[in-house]
Amino acid sequence: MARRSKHTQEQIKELVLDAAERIIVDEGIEGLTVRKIALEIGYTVGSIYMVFANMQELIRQVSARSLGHLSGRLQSLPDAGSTEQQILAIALSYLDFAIVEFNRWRIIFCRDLPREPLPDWYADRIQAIFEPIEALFRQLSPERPEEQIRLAARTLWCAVHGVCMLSLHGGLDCAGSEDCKRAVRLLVENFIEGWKQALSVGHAPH
Amino acid sequence: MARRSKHTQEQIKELVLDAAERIIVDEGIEGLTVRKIALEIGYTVGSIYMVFANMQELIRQVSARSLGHLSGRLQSLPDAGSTEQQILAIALSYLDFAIVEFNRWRIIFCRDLPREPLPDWYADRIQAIFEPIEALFRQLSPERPEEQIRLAARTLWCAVHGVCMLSLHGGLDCAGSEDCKRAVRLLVENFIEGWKQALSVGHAPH
DNA sequence: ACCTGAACACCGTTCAAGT
DNA sequence: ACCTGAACACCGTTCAAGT
Repeated sequence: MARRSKHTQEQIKELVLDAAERIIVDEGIEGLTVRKIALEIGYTVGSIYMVFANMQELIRQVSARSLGHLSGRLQSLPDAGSTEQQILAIALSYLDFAIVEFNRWRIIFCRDLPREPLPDWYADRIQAIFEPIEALFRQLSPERPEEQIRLAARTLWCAVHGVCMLSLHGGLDCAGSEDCKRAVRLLVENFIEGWKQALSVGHAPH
Repeated sequence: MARRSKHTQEQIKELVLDAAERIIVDEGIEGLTVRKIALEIGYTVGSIYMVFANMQELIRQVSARSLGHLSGRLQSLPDAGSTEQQILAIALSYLDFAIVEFNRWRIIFCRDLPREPLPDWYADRIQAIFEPIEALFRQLSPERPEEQIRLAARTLWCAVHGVCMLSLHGGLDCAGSEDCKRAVRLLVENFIEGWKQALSVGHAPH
């Protein structure tokens, strides 16, 4: 076990984050306590408050790591196939992350008091996930105003998130991940079809 | 303040639920504690455990009330207009509930350990909300197999839920409830348009 | 300067003791 | 039989005291 002055503040920070991440992944956010982290890294609770202002900030840092995992996975997709297929691939990849990395995925959007907004640096990182989807929507219909493209990309992404969320929480009462995939596929295909249709008919959605 | 034996068990149950509901609506689920309820109704914590097994069950009962409010609101919609308009009206009404009754809406889907399923009687009540939407989808395309209709209705509902959730949590970074409404409208219109389109082209979504 | 560990103000839950 | 309230095992957070 670690002894005093054996680590720099920065190293302790890393130890704490590693331990916290492990606990969250293995036991879920509900299983995370300061005392458990302290025990795991061989320091006492006080030391943790030397490097983190509070539990909320600590969790936010672990969330940022999860967000990194998610971003990486979404960006490493092969951009083969039609624009529609690429959007679908991102959505299915998002669902896969939510299933395989369930406890990591769950903490990404969590906050303490839901009314108080996420910190800017963190909100920006979430927004960054939208960008590839926005780009694909732009590719899908370059003549549409930027504002509509933005709204469409974000709306679809929120919708996919909702299907993942309620699916995993049993709201869809689906019999496994296959049903969830079918739901995501149906959502993306219908939404894009409708989006293209509204375009060809020549009226913008009001 | 209440004195001993002044109330039946059933009356105490009602007092507890009323107080808990008030606290949740005013302060959010985070502000709810047994001690606060006890203080409010003039009994001690022990009395609350006479009528409820634990906090989780108590919250579930308040959630059931919220679910009742939501169901009532969704069912009291005038069934005027086209099938498409009726589906949209339900979605917008759902969003309105999420905004106006934010703290009530939030607790409906909450659970302690997210892996353990909701009790059957409660899950059934949630499922019941799907039914009107399923009926409208059936009306929209009576020739489609029941299984597809079920999936479509549930998928769209989860998607609407996702837009509401991330909107209210700032994920859409929208500038108010008007943007949320636009997102829900866009989602529902595009999804239905795509759904009808896939039908007319004559291929079922895979 | 770094780190400890006891203390503080909270939780939910239980249960012997009173009426 | 109903209800109390002290006790228990936890939380996150702080900070005087040690090295």
